[in-house]
This record gives sequence, structure tokens and C-alpha cells, in this order.
Amino acid sequence: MAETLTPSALTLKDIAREAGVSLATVDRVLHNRPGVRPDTVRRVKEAIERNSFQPHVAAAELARGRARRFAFVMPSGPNPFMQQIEAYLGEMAAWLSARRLSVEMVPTDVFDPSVLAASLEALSGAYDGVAVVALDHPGVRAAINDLVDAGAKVVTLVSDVPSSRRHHYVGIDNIAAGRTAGALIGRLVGGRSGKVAIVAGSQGLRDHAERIFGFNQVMASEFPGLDVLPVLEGRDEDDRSEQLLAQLLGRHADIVGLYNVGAGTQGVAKALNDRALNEAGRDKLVFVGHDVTALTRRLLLQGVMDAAISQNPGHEARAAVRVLLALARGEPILREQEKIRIDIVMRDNLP
Amino acid sequence: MAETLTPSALTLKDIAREAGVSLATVDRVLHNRPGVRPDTVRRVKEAIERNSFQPHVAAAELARGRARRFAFVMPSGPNPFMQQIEAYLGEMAAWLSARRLSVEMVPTDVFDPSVLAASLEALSGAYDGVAVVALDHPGVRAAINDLVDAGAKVVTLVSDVPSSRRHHYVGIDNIAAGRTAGALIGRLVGGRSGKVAIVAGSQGLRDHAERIFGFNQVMASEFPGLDVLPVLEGRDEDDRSEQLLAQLLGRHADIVGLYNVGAGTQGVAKALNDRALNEAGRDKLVFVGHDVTALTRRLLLQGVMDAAISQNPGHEARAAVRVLLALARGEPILREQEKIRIDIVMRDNLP
DNA sequence: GGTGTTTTGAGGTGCGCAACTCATTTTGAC
DNA sequence: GTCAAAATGAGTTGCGCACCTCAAAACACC
Repeated sequence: MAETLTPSALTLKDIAREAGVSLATVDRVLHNRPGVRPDTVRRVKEAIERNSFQPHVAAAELARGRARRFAFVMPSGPNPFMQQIEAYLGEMAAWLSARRLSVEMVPTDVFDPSVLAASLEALSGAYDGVAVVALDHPGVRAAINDLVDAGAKVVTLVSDVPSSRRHHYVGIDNIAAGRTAGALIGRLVGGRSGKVAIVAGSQGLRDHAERIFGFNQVMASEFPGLDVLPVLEGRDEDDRSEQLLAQLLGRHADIVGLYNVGAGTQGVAKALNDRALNEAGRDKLVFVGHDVTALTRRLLLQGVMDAAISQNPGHEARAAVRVLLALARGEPILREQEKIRIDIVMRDNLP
Repeated sequence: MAETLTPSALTLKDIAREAGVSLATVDRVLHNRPGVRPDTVRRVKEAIERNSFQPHVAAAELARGRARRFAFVMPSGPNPFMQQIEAYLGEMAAWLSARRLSVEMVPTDVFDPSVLAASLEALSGAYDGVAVVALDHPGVRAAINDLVDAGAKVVTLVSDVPSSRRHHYVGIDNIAAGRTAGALIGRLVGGRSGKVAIVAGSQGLRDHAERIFGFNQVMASEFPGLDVLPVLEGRDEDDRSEQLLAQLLGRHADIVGLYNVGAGTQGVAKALNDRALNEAGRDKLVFVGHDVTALTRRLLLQGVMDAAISQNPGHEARAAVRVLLALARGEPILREQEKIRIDIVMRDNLP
């Protein structure tokens, strides 16, 4: 009746016997230590394969003694999204402690490539793993590669540096996120035609640029009735975003959709609210933004915002830790588990 | 610069010294063994608290020796969603093996309360943890409580039995899922008025009933222009769903939305397709269903289906295992991590 | 054959805890 | 103060592995 997954109560001793070698040799093979003939390596590996042997992770962890140190290199300054990541790491304290893992936050100006690179270089040798919110820049890329060469496991968080030799990227596909935003606005305006506004932090940021790219892609191919206006660069600041958007709303009477690519949401909402007061009766425009924060949550509940594209920060924080741990232990990564999904959050499925 | 989470390189020995007792007494307190004065218990617990001591999970795991056995009690018969859960458990094989966990599938007719209850009773004593797709019925409730009394950790999967003493529920809030479906259809029809059809497996199933409840809630309060037709009970079968829906579509020319609550998607799609062929030019109706399967994925890509409400089966499978393990170890559960979110999946954020 | 080098075996130690035994001390009842 | 029961101390063993040492064996080269 019961189909059983996972047997394996074998130990290294069994593997040694199977392969006709001693424990010491199995140990050498398992840890890539030198001084084993290629042919012997093969025999040992075959024995492991044949029995689908997995070293007991608890025993391995206990035996190695020293704790593991991970560093999270994150933007300094107030950023709700990053603060959430930090908060979720805090919630894991007991979990981390029970595994003798230490996680240290390293705040940095991640927007300055040389500062970021220097911060990364400074970590070399001292950490088993590093998670970094990275800018895609040659200097940063080199610093990441140096860390990898020094033996650290490196994951990029939220923003990737694909050209580096980082072991993993924990974050969403931003082009797909932009496409999703586009499809949502296109569908939710419900056949009306008109103009669509975009407010972004800066088109120089890789994630913002990618989102805008995906957004435009969908708009162009599927919603020809909607006309996308030039991107407003609000630098993720509330005041600036508000002013720019208010101006734009004044100039165009037929704006039916708004995509807020980054932060500055407070300012965007204010500009929208002012318009609603001045021009009551007009059809509400469709407003789609990113991330579920206290503010966007309120806006969704109030009906000001129609949908938020969200990358679960808790999931990102935990995934980063789990991936670093799996890499450090040499375990396989559960790709499906660690993949960050693009969540569409509307009022009724607010988490 | 670096704010560190998690110190604790303490051991039980340190705690014993702190509390002024011996290792044996600490062990007794830690495992609720008898023969310790209340006052001593308090002193030991205080020492643990004071140092925020966490036993080293690897050492504990290693020392206890025997492996843990978990059982997954799931519906027998072909059910894509359940097959996916099983497949994801298979992908965890290495992970499970490294932790010396065994997971056994116990297929059962979960729709027959007495059969299900008997299956559960049969597990008593043999398993450390049980995950069960449960029917909410007094007999099942009693069986779950018996399992709990026998010392097993029990989680309900997908479908809950809130009145039982199960330790945890791994699944979504189905009322919220129904609300989300309602809000989506309401928004996506874009101001048109007309009728909305519902196809469900059976209103006797708790999850289906809850979804319909949430759906009607939203429709009634927010989309007065839409008229919800009586629920079609397709029993999750393709043929029956197709026939019922085809009839309904024939009777009503002004159906603008369709909510498919359960399975039988193939039949639903067929009925829709037939209508599209016969009556070209008519506005496409908005079709929202549940779960991302090979079929719904195709329908989404083809534009036949507009959105799928999804509860990530991989996440559910892994969460169930992690929760059972944490419960068995006496570790705290990362609630935020184990919570199953209601995903809205449209073509552009297909996972 | 002798030499040096590489490969392998054998074994030990300790990680932190669970689980147990047995002796000793403390406590409470009378 | 006596005695039994309860509480505690002291200690052992072993889980499976990482990491280390030292000696023995196999091998390569001349």
C-alpha cells in the first residue's frame, strides 16, 4: 500500500566496505582531498551512487565544529523593502541559532560601485557565505568573483549580476514582472482607450529598466488602444514623484492607467488623490505598483491602488539563507522552492 | 558596522553550570521527564531563557538515533493536484535522505469518512507525523484526535478539520480564494453587465463551498451589475461539467463570466470552445479557475482562461514536511514561511 | 635492485546531545 | 529520629561524521 520515499540508513563505513577501501579514502574522496588515484575515486563514487547514499547532514554538521558565518550586504538608509528583509531575518533567530549559523548585516551604499566593491572585498576570507544586493558594474563583478575565489558562497539578492560567477540569484524576473504589470493594467482598464503613465526611480537601475521593458513589450503588442507616456524619473522620492506626476496628470486629461515601477509611492498616491478631489466624477484610473508594504496595503484596501506586483521579502530572506547553507554544505538546492515568484496582490488576496 | 544576529555557542553543560544543577537534570527538564522539583525546573528554564539557549539541532538529531517516519494520507485515483504534491515530495528525496526522514504515501478514499478514519487509525503508533487531506466529519475528527493522543504530529493538507486537535493546517484560506476569483472576474469583465456561471465539484466539499461563499460575497457587494447563476455541480468530472455548462451557455446568451471552482477543467474548456466556434464575434467571456496544471497553463497561454487562482502544490508539500519536522523536533514553526499564499496566475506571471 | 613518491589503511579524537544506570542526597511523613 | 520516597548528581555510551596522524603498501623511475 505505502510507497516509501527515502531509505538510506547506510553510513560511510558501509560505503567503504562496498567500495573495498578504508574510511579514510572515502573521506578523501568526499572532500576532494588530494592523494587518491582516479580509479579509486571512481570506485568510491560508484558505491555512493549505487546506494544513493547521502551523508547524514546532522552528523556532518556536528563533526565540523565551527559555526558558519553569513553576511548580508544591503543598502544603508531607510528602505521599507530592505527593512522587511532584515526583520524577517530577525524572525529566524531561533532557527539560525539552532543551526549555529550567524548572520551579519553589512549596510553599504550599494549605488556607488566602488564603495560596494570595497565592502565586498573586505569580507573576503571571513565569511562562509555572502548575500548581496548588487549593482551590475565591472568593479562589483570583480569583487564578487574574488569572493568566490576566496571560497565564499555568493548569492545576489533582488538585483542580479549575471555576468559574475555568483552561485545563485535570489529574486524575480523583472521583465516578467513588468509584463505582468502591463497585462494587469491593460485588462483592468476594461477596453477604454487613453494614455498610460509610468513613474520609476531611474531607468539606470537594472531592475527598473527591465520592468519598464517588459511593460512596454506587452502594451505595444496587446493593447494598441493604450498610449504609453514617457517615463517619469522620480528617483524613488515622494516629493519629486508627486510633482512630476501631478504635472503630467494636469497636461493629459485622458490618462487611464498608471504604473509605479519603484518606490515613492506616497507621493504618487498624493498626486492621484489630489486629482480625484479636483475632478470628481471622472473614471478612476488603474494604478498598479510594486511590493506590499504598510502603505500599499492601505492603498489597496482603500481602492486607490488596484494591484501590487510583489516579491515576497520574507521568502527572499529565507531563500537566501537556505541557499547559502545548502551551498556551504554541498547539498543540492531545491530550485523550485527557492525560486521567487511574481505575486499579484489585490485587495482580496492581501497576505 | 555589522549587526549580528544569533550568538549562542553555549552547550547544555553551560546551562547546567548556570542553573547550578547537573546535566542529567537539565536533560530531564528539557524532555519533560519526571522527578524534578518545580522550583528546579524553573531555575533551569530561566537559565535557558537568560542565555537564549537553543539546543544544537544537529547534535540532538544525531543523538536520538532512530529516523523519523512521516505518512501522507492522500486521495487515491488520478488527481493532477495530488500527483503534483507527490512529485514534489519525490524531488525532495535527497533532502529527506540527508535528514534520515522517511515519507510514505498512503492512498485512501478520502471522500468516505469511515474509510478515511480507518486509514488514519491504522497509522497510530507507527509514525512520528501524519499529513492528511481531510474531510471534515466527526469520525475523521476523532481519528485525528486519536493520532494526536498517540503522540503523532498531525497536519491537515489542502482541506482542514478545524475542530480537531491537529497541530497545523497547510493550505489556503478558501473563502479568500473565492473572493479573489470574484474580484478578478468582476474587474476583468470591465463594466459589462450580464450573468456569471459557477462550475464546482460539489457544494458538499468544504473547500468548494467556502470558495463559492467568498465568491458570492464579493459579487453581491461589489458587482451588482453581475448576476450569479445557480452553481453547476460537475463532480470534478470532465464530461458532466461539459454537458452542464453547454446547456447553461445555450440557455443564457449574456454570460460574461465563468468561475470554475474545482477540477473538470477539460470539460469546461471544451464547452467554452464550442460556444466560441458557433458564435464567433461575441465578446469572449472571462474565465477564472483554480490551480496551475499542464492544462490550465495551456489555456492561459491560449487566452481561453484569464486567470488561475493557485495554491503552489510544491510549497504545500514542502511546508507539510517542514512543519511536521519542526513539530517533531519541538522547534518553533516559521509561520510566515509555512503560510500558503493565494497566487493569482495570469499568462505573464506563469511560474 | 634501490630510491623516492604516491596512495592507502588503520586508528584516534571529539563535536553536543539523548538516553540510560546507579549511587547519593534531600525531603517529607510519621 | 527513622524510613521511604523523591530529587539530584555523576557518569557512560553511542549517534555519524570531519579531521588528523602515522605507518604500511603500492608504484614509478633509474
